[in-house]
Order: sequence, then structure tokens, then C-alpha cells
Amino acid sequence: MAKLNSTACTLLGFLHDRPMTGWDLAETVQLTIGNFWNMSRSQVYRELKTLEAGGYVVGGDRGARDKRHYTITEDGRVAFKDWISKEPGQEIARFPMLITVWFGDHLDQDDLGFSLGIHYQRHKKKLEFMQNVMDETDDQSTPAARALRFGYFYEKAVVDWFETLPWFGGEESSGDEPGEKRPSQPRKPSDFKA
Amino acid sequence: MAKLNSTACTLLGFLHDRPMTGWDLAETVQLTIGNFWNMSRSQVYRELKTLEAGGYVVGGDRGARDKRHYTITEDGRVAFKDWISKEPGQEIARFPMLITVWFGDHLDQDDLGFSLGIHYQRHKKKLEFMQNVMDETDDQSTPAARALRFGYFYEKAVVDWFETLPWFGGEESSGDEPGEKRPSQPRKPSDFKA
DNA sequence: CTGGGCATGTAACTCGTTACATGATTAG
DNA sequence: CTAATCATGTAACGAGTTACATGCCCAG
Repeated sequence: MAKLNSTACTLLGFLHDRPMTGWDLAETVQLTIGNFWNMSRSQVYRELKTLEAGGYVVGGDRGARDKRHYTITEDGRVAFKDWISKEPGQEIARFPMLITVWFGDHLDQDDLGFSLGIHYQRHKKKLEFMQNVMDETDDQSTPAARALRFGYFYEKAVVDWFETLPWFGGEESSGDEPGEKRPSQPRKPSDFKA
Repeated sequence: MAKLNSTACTLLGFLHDRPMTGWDLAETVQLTIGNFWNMSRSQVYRELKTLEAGGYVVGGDRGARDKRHYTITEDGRVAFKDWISKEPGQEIARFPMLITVWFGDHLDQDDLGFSLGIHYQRHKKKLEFMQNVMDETDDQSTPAARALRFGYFYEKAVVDWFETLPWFGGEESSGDEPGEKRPSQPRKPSDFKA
């Protein structure tokens, strides 16, 4: 019985609902917890193999394109319960944009503002999306609703933070304004795909 | 000239200030950008080797406990500038506590509340800390101040989110209250080390 | 002058990412 | 009916983590 990592255990969690293929799982994870839980497609396939080897899931017959549906076993349910009952660890994050900000003195200020603008727009879109998700959720007291609500708070914080930056209307009391007087606008709209 | 990854390039950024040992770098990174940029000590040592092999830094003489100070070279400065000028990627994150929330139906609600309480306290402490950092920063328009300010907004969002949860006073309109009527309190204070 | 903790680094392993292969399905 | 795209999976590599080794330094 190999020791399972958090990626594998998360998959077990989703397999409680219904048997799924690796593809299904990757999609589902992305669309639900993807905001606060990174997982790549290849990881899913690898962990499914580990899970099968340990008897935590059973793979069905291979269908078209070799696809297989995996079903959780009783051992799988037990292993999941053990794992989810443990104290969760601290979060880990890598936010490249903040590195760009941190080392901002090395950059041309207009370029920096442009670059940040792209991310600002992206996060505004995401905030709007999260807002909609929240608004459309009737029951705010389900586990899923609670976790998704975090996404809203997070995106709100990011957007609010952007708006403290001088390129987007913040830091008004400061003497040193960035290169352009006007807040930078997108140079071409195609840059702004969410 | 090996291709450098973002971990290595970040180190180059810090080596602009002064020559440092691996230990120094790990500490510095942790204390400054650690909130939004995870990096383990071992990574630092490995990337320093890569950097030296590529001529981006030069290691000084070995001192006590084999320690070496690494100095950035001109090639290193160029490589850093190239890297920092590129469009930053999207953030990645793993927030185990939100997984716990997401799968909350699998848990006893009191246990869940207790577990979340630990993190709530931790983040309240961190928020307080970030607030102090901000308050003590005279010039809010430096790159470092801007990036650190993000930490404040982030922790604020986390704490606000916690307070939407029924264990900490939120979701009042909902019918289904968790097991205990009173918000859960720490069972033992030693659980609450930040 | 010694023993415990801290500073420093290395090695081995696991996890995460990138690149690829290929068979279905669908649009024109 | 053919090209394009999508669904599905694998393999190889690079990044991140854990465990360890060891010498220095300071409290007693």
C-alpha cells in the first residue's frame, strides 16, 4: 500500500461522486478547485496508476482512445477519509507578477505598467466571473459554495491591490508618478484574453 | 549557457544587492517575497550551482562550514534583466485548507471547525503583522512596498473570508448551523503558534 | 571544555511540467 | 471524405521536498 500524496487523495475525493476517466478528473478539478489547487493533467494520469496499483481504485475496460473509467474502492474511501481528516498544511503559492513588481526598479516604468495592466484586466474579468458564480449560488452554506466564495474574496483583494498602484489610480499622495501621466491603456485589445 | 528557471533568476535579482551565501539567500527570500514566492533552501543551493556553472555568478572561497559567498557577474545581470523583462506567468497555488472545506461533508463539523480555527488564528496573526509592516513603511511607492502591500490585501481577504464561515460568525441567514452553537475556541493554546 | 542547537551544504527521491503520440469526432 | 480539432494517454525531464551529514558557536 503505497503512501498517497495529496494529489492522489484529491482525486479519490472526486471519485466519490462517480467513476471518471483521467480526462474527466482533470477537467473537473480545473473547473472546481482549480483556483486554489493546481494540478496538471499528466499528474492525474500518474496518480491514477498509483491508485490502481494500491487498490484504491479499479480501472474499467479500455474504450475508444484507450480511455478508462476509474471507480473508487472501499479501500479508497478509507484512505480518503484518513487523509481528509488530517490537519491541512500551509498554502504554497508562486505569483510571478509580484516578482515583477518587486524587481520593478529594473524595468522601464511604462513597460511595467503595460505588463501589469494585462494582469489587472485578467483579474477584473475573473472577479466578475466569481461574483456571478456567487450570485447564482442559492445555498451559500455548502462546502463547495464556501470554497468558491474564497475565490471571490481572493480576486477582490487582487483587484483592490491593483488599484493601489499608481498605474491604476493609486498612491496619489506620492510625489513620484510613473512615466506616463495617464493610466496606461491596453496597446492592443487582443492582449486581453482572460 | 543552460537555460535558467525562475527560481535561479530570482536569486540573481537578490544578488544585485550584495554577495550572499545560499543560506543568506534562502533567508532573505523567505523574509521578503516568501509570502507569494515559495522557495526551499535546497533549491537555492542547486540553482546556485547551475548559476555558477553557467557563469552567471562566481562563488568565493569556502569559509567555515564550507560556506561561500556568491557574486553576480555581468552575464548574470544581463540574464536577469532578460528574464525580468518578460511577461510574468499566471499564479499557481495550493491551499490545502480549502480542500478541507471543499470536502467538508466528509468530516465531523466540529472537527472541521476546530481545524479551520487554527488557520483562522494563524491568518489573523499574519494580517496583524502585515498591517504593521505597512504602517511602518514610510514610502509606499517603492517596488518592495507595493509587493508587500499585496500581502496585506491577501491576508485581509483570507480573514474576511473566514468570517463568512458559520464557525466564525458568518452565514447567519442559513438554517443549518454547525454542530456547536458557540464559535469553536482553541482547545489548547499551543495549537496556535503562528 | 563540552553538549546542544544553529548554519551550511549535499544527495536522493517525489512531484509537477513539457512534449509528444494517436485515435475519435466534427466542420467544411 | 479529408482536414482540423478534441480527447486520451504516455514518457522524459526538470523542479521541489525530505532526509541527512557535519562543522561551528555559544550557554552552562
